[in-house]
Amino acid sequence: MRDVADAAGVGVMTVSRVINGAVGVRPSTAERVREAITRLGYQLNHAASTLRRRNHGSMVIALLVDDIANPFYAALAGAVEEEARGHGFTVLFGSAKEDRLRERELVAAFTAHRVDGLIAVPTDTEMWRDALTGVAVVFVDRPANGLPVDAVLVDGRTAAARGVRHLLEHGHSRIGYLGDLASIWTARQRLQGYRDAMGEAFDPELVRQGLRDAASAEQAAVELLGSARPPTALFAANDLITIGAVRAVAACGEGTAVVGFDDIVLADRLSPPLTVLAQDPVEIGTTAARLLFARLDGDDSPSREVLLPATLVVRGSGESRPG
Amino acid sequence: MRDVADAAGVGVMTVSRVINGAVGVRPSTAERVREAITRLGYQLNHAASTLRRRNHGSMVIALLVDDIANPFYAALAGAVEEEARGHGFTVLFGSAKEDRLRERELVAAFTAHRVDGLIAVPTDTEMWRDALTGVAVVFVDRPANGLPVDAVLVDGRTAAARGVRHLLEHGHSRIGYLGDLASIWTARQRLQGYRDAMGEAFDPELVRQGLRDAASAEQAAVELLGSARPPTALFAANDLITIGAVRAVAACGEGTAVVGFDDIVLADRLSPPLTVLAQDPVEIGTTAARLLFARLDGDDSPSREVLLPATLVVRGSGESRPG
DNA sequence: CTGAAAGCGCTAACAA
DNA sequence: TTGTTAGCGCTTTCAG
Repeated sequence: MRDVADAAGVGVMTVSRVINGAVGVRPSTAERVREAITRLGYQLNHAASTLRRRNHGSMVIALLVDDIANPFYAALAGAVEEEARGHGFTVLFGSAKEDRLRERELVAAFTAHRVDGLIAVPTDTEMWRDALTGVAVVFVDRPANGLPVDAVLVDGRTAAARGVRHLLEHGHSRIGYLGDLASIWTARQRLQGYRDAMGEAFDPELVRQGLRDAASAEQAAVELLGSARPPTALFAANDLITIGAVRAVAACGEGTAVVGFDDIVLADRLSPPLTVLAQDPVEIGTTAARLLFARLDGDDSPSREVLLPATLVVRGSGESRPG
Repeated sequence: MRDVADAAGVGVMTVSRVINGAVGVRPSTAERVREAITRLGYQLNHAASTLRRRNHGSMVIALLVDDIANPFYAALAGAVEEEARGHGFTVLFGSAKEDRLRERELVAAFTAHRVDGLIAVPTDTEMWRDALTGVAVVFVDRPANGLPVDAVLVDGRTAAARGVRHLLEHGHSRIGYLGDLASIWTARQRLQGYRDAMGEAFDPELVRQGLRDAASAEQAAVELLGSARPPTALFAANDLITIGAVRAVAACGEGTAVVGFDDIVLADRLSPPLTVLAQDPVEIGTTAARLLFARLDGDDSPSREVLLPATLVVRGSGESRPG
């Protein structure tokens, strides 16, 4: 910056002003400075400007998801990036992979980098109590749990109940449930929805939890379908589990009805086409980012909770009758 | 930091040493400092330490892809993150969306943040000539084009030719080609592979390019299938295009063979199961990150180009005969 | 083993 | 409209 100032025959302050959208700099001077900048290939040092700035704002937000490789979170990340871009922010990301230590490390790294905001799928809500100083936080997919934090949630309980009822209405009474770890809030919500809908017919024998990927879901489904009194329908509580369930049904449960949570690419081209409860990751991400930037723009109203729906998309796999 | 030092009754320098993996600090002193750190909830300011450090290393790398929402890039991002984590680095990301201006802005933002390294799917190779100072760069999916930069590529030409030959071997001679923008290197490579395999039988009437999403690909495929002399097989040059092709074939091209570039989730459960040329995004990402960190660790050998294969996965849609 | 002083590149506050 | 001075929070250097 010193070099640029010398080259343009001005003081560093003038250069700084030009870089930061010059107000009160004579156009001719500004032009000279800009010329020197390009000629010398000068690049602002963001770390230094952040350091001295009043609010220490880094113009960076962080996105903490369970796993960026999951298409659901990837779509969410795309939406967040788009919103951030509109505000001139850059985005850091990290995948906690449902590992509390890893989550802690990522949050520590993000705060060390002095991100202005944080959009997170929290695992360890307790930990967050300490992380809430000086940074705006919006939770996604898990509730604030008493913390003064905005949250964007999907009504998985209602949606799951809706999906299970859909199966009941098509004559099924033995409906298997395939779910993720019970430690995950969304997983508990969806299981609760399943119980709501099953009512008296609820049978713990038909419930399999702790399924973290398609392979383990497939195995659990195969076991369920191979049992003495197999279910005539399966409810799969997320996208990965749905993939496993579809494979299992194809392998050894011909005719078994399936309803999955989360939409899947080409779900309409499977046979039978897959009936799902579709969440909208783009809407979730956009909403979360908007809440975050509202906070960064000074909104200090009490923390809000936005509840988004998941919609039943009827395609075929959930409408076959038992037998 | 001052506060921590006072609280522990030591100088700031000692605190700094403790934070940076204390060498030469008495254990008892270190313990006292650590206690003060947790008690005061102190968090290192990364911007400040970066500023004063010898190499100005920020311990951040950036990942610039076409679109993070695309599962292919999402998987790649996951692999890059994993590798970065092993080295204690955090990852910034951005999607250029095949927009040169946007790419330029993102690179400017990344360099302003003084990232130590950059993994990028470059659009505007020229622009990169200027961006190469002080930051290690690895290209993915597009060649270095004379620039002194490592690149991780997939041999799309050979793979595409292999896929098209597969169709030829199953009796097809009129094979439609559905591709992305001709401005994209991988798209040109794949088209070239198609031409290689078609040889004399190449017919420009059967080629559709510039397809940027599943919808436009579907439309192009429908047109092709509805023409006077429709193709009996389609070669779809990426995942999004394959999705469109599958839809079009289902809608109005029953029996048309399909080979797609890129694997798709549950491709094996489509009817017919989808034959594809599968790239491995995780391997691509891991390889790129390893190259980058090798550079950051001081490797200054001449720039390398790693060529990865795409493998033909035979499942059914590419083996139906014309009829 | 520990601390004091200097200064990284920039912007806030003021002075000219 | 422009320049000068101070100092952001940390690490380097060097002295104890």
